[in-house]
Amino acid sequence: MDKNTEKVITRFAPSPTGFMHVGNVRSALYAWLWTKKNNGTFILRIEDTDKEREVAGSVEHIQEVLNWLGLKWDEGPDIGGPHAPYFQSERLNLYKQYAQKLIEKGLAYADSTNEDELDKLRKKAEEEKRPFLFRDHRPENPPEWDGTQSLRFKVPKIKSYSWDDLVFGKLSAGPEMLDDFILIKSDGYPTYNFAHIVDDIEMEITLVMRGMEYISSTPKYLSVYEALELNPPQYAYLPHIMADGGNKKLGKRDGAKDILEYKKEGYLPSAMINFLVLLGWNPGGDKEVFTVDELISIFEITRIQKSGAQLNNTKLDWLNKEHMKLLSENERNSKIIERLNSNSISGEDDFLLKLCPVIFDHISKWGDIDTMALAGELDYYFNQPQYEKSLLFWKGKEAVEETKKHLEHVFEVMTSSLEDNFTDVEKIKNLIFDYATENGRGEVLWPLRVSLSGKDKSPDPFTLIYILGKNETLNRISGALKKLS
RNA sequence: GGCCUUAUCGUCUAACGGUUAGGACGAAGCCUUCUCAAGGCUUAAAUCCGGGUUCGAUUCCCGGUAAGGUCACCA
Repeated sequence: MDKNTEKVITRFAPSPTGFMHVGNVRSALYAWLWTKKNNGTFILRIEDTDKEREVAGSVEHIQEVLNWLGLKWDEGPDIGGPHAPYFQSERLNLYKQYAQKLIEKGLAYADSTNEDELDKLRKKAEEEKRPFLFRDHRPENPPEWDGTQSLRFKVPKIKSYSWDDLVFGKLSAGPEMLDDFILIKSDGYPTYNFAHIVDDIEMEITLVMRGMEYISSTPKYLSVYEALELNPPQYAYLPHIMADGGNKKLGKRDGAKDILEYKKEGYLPSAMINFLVLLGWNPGGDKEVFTVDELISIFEITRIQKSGAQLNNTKLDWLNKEHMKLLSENERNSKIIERLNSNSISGEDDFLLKLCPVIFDHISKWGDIDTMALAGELDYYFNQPQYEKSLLFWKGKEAVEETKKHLEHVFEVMTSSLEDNFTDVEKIKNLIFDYATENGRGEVLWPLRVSLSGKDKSPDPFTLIYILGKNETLNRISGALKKLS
């Protein structure tokens, strides 16, 4: 079939190691975007051929990550599909069939070299400063493969390979990367090198997107396709993502965060996607904030970057705030209230709703509410603030009588001219602002604000009065006056 | 060490041979302002080095340098 008109089928093929970092997810995202754009099929396949590294619960973990971000798969372990099963451990017969084909062609042989012998050979090669290649040690009369030994590929032709990559263009690797690698391990499971080829063929994958660390081993794969007399899929290799402030490929050891950590910290999935897609790709132009739908329509593989990108958490925070601004007021409020509740902060609905916009202004992700709560920065909304008398004085000047006079004035005005259930911030401002301007805004507004919040930093007094309500405001002003007398 | 890949402000990046090298995050400053946050404006900040090719290279070629990857019965 013509490569340009055939249906796009891509896959995300993680191994169940219990960890999904930014790099993994970005690969999935790029493949998903491309597939969606082309109305193709996105397959989730679990590469569980290494039972030693397998971590219980990681399949659920992988699915949770994908679901959180909205990267829906069209075929996969939970929903099945025409290419089932989607666990490699359930496809062992398939690998055996393909292995059999290679054996019949004389391109695979049994190998029972044990680990110690291999180590010895490797060490010797290292001493002689040359790469270790098993093909230099091919046994002359290998036994028939009975499934208890490992099965090795017999490289038919030692040569250089070059191929076209959708991101890097022409790529090549030398013959020293070609070796008699293991197809099937002695435990009966295939290696990644073999299993992914069989699966990509059987699942009719048209495009493989994966990290660029696979460049070096691509000649191995190409030689297997050749041996099988089949065409490889298209490749799009992706540059690495480096840790914030570092320049090493992101890995668990470098403190790479699991994606679910971002979920816990309260980042928006749309922001996460926006952030990840921009890490190594851009549409040209100045726009940087995109919805997922926009990304699906403008995503182009040709604009993927060749060089690696460093993670930048500050930019993620900014982007997240931009996406938060895209939310409706109702969505924001319910998210904030939900987060307050999870911090054991609750109150009357009306009260919390008045508080929400103020909190919104001060956070760039929902998790910032945890930080604020933990630091006690929200306490004064719910309880009488505790503070030193000296904090009431504007710029530290101990003007007791003046300060008292101003607070008494505000108290007076509010008592006489503000109805109990006012709903308008402007109204409060009108009552106080002119007086403050005449008598020095700092001299009036500062002590007023401190009497309400007990803090040197807080939202403006008008907003505080609005949130606290008339009674509580008067209450707190009296408290301040008591300190001053 | 062999092989492979990459290289524009601190960071993410734009500029498919001709631009005062553009934008964003961050930083600094100013405005607004009682403080914080938000907002507005402004500034500083980059083509790794050396050779070619060309009337002209960020851009093409070669060589250095630096960084990264890879050389498993891991993926």
